[in-house]
Amino acid sequence: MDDQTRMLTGLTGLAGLAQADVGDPDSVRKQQSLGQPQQDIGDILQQIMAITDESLDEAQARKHALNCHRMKPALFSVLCEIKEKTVLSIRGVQEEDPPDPQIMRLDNMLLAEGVSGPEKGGGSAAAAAAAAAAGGSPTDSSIEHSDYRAKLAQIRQIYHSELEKYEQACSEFTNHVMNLLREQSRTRPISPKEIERMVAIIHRKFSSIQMQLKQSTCEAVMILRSRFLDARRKRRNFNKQATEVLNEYFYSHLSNPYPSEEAKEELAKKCAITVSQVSNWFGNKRIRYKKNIGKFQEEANLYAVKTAVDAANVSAQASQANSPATPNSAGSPGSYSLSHTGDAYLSLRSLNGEGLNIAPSLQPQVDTLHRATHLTGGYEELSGSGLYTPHRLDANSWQDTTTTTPPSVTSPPGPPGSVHSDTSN
DNA sequence: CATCATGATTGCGG
DNA sequence: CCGCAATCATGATG
Repeated sequence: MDDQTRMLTGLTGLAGLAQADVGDPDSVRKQQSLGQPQQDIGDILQQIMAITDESLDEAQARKHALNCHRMKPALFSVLCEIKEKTVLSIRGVQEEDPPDPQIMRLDNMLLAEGVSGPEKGGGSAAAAAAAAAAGGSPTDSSIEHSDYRAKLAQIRQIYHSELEKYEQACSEFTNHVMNLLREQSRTRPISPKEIERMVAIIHRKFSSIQMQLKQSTCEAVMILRSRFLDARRKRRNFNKQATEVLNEYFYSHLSNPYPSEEAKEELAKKCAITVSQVSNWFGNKRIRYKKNIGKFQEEANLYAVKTAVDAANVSAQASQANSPATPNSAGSPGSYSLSHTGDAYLSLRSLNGEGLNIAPSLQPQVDTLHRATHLTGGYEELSGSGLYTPHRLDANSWQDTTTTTPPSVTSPPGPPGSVHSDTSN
């Protein structure tokens, strides 16, 4: 460090030579032996102090005289040698900096986050990379992504502009220092190694600044991520139509509410949500339905009626056969289903892929149709006789793991035991 | 503001 | 990897 400051202060003027020489007792001795009068250190110091009082011209003249001395080159080389030795010894102490693991970590993260990666090429690419890094699985919540992407782009822009600024400043400063040192090397001994070392020091300084920049960028990205990509924080209820579709599927496949991958994709497309969201929904629905069937009875009836009516209509239309269009002339449920028949029909059709692969979904439909015929006939009968007990209808063993569904205690108000004649039937 | 509804996450077992 | 069960965190509601 001392070396450094000396160099830098030396830059200020012509005193550099004298200063450097004084700093090195060896050189003093040599200079003395060069034929200068026998002077002690005090005298030399006196001279040096006097230099400050000299005019510029005088100083220049002295400098020139020194430069022209015939021994000057030899002297310089000796001094350089000596300095090199000391520089090397100092250098040995603070050796090369290892590839800082911290900065490696930051770099990797920024790269993974799409901040430092390929430039603005395509925001989508970077965002995709970020999403992939975030979820590990291709979970894409496309709705909030635009917001996230915008913020990320903002961060990236700031990061890059700052980085560029630093880099520019760094090279500028390096150039400046190198020029000065080169300039000085004419008047005082500076070995190339010394310059190299100075440059290294400068770069270290700047890279530590860069690390701060990277650090804070990483923090910003983390905050952004936690705020935007943590779906739990940004939970939105699905829209009415989506839950409608999902419920329809669920209750019309109540005997086996496990949609296949294709079915999930279909539902996802229909509901404008992701496949994993569909999976989540069915997972939640199954567990919650099983936990408290009573609570879902009304809903079940509702959708059973709807799908049943739809199924009836479909079958009536598909094979323009017979059966005087299932009478939805019932009470309140009937009227409800009537009002919804239209879109429910549509959704059912597209759900089945325009009725192409009816085969797998035929059975459940028959089930619901079967039930619904009873339903539409006499709705209130259900509560009494327990005709409509969706579970255990056929081989639907999906809900009898260990549950022993908490009996009528939790069921809604009404005739305590009789409302839904639980699992018993 | 308390409470319920609901989508998402986590830990576990197969 | 999938489903289940428990749990979390937020939205909606009164």
